[in-house]
Amino acid sequence: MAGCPVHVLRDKLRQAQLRPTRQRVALGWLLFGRGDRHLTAEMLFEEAKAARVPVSLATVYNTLRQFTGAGLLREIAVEGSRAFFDTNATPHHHFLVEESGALVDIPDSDLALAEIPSPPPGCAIAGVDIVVRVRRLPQKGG
Amino acid sequence: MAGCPVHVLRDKLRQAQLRPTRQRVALGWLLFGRGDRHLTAEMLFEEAKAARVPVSLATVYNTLRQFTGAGLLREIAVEGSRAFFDTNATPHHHFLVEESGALVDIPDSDLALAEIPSPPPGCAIAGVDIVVRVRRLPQKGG
DNA sequence: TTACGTGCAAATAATTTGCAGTCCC
DNA sequence: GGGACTGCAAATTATTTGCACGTAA
Repeated sequence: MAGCPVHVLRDKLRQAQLRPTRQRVALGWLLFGRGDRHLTAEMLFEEAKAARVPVSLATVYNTLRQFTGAGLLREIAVEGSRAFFDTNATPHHHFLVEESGALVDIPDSDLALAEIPSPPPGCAIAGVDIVVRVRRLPQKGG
Repeated sequence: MAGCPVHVLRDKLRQAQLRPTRQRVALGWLLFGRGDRHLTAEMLFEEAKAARVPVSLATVYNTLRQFTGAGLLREIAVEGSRAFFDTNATPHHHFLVEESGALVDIPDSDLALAEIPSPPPGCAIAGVDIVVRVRRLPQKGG
């Protein structure tokens, strides 16, 4: 956790034009203090409760949306109704483990498009999202 | 519509182990009678109403899920909470027009991965979903 | 001080489910 | 005729919003 002291977090929020309130700092610490993560609102809320951070689910939702708007997080669309947020906001792609619904980053070097498609007329490409669905192989030997 | 007469639809449903009921045939006709389409449950429900097909929204949802389970449709995850269904169930990818939320097929020849990433340990690749987000260019000359 | 942020619970939106009646085989 | 299918409305799940109070600047 030494890599993300509170004052760095506060600066980060400041630069994003977000007041570094107790709740935002606490949620930011949970989000950014442990490397790249993929979380739903519910998951973050549970972590906050486990960490004895007093915060409401509504504030978790609001905070995630504010962080996303500020470019601190990236929202990822996957099958299912829940929204995932990625603490790595830079462009990259994901594995989706079908059984568990877990997301795993794909190292950028492992993936590239051979050919960029021509966009429909009157449109420009804004970004590319790739999800590689993977399935657990049956374990041998139990 | 000549390309999808009702008896072909009935056979299709039969092969999928689904009874060709009035509602399923009618919804299948709307879905498959007009080429490749990308629809939400709500959109299909509206089309059914416009076509004077007596069907409830719940049945539209159930039918879409049954068709998807049978491999007749493919569910597509995009940003936002609504589920899209693609009448082209074969593997292919999509443009997502950000302003309208519309989906457009990408010709398969226009897109290829230069390198398939190694799956996480204990996993096998089940499929790849690519969404190319595009933005409307400002129109000139009004 | 003062506007922004937060908590709570009710409101929404999308989707699913239970049950009684209908229809295909 | 029997079991699968449908319709309706209520239930669920995920998320947003309104309002009164708290708090950072």
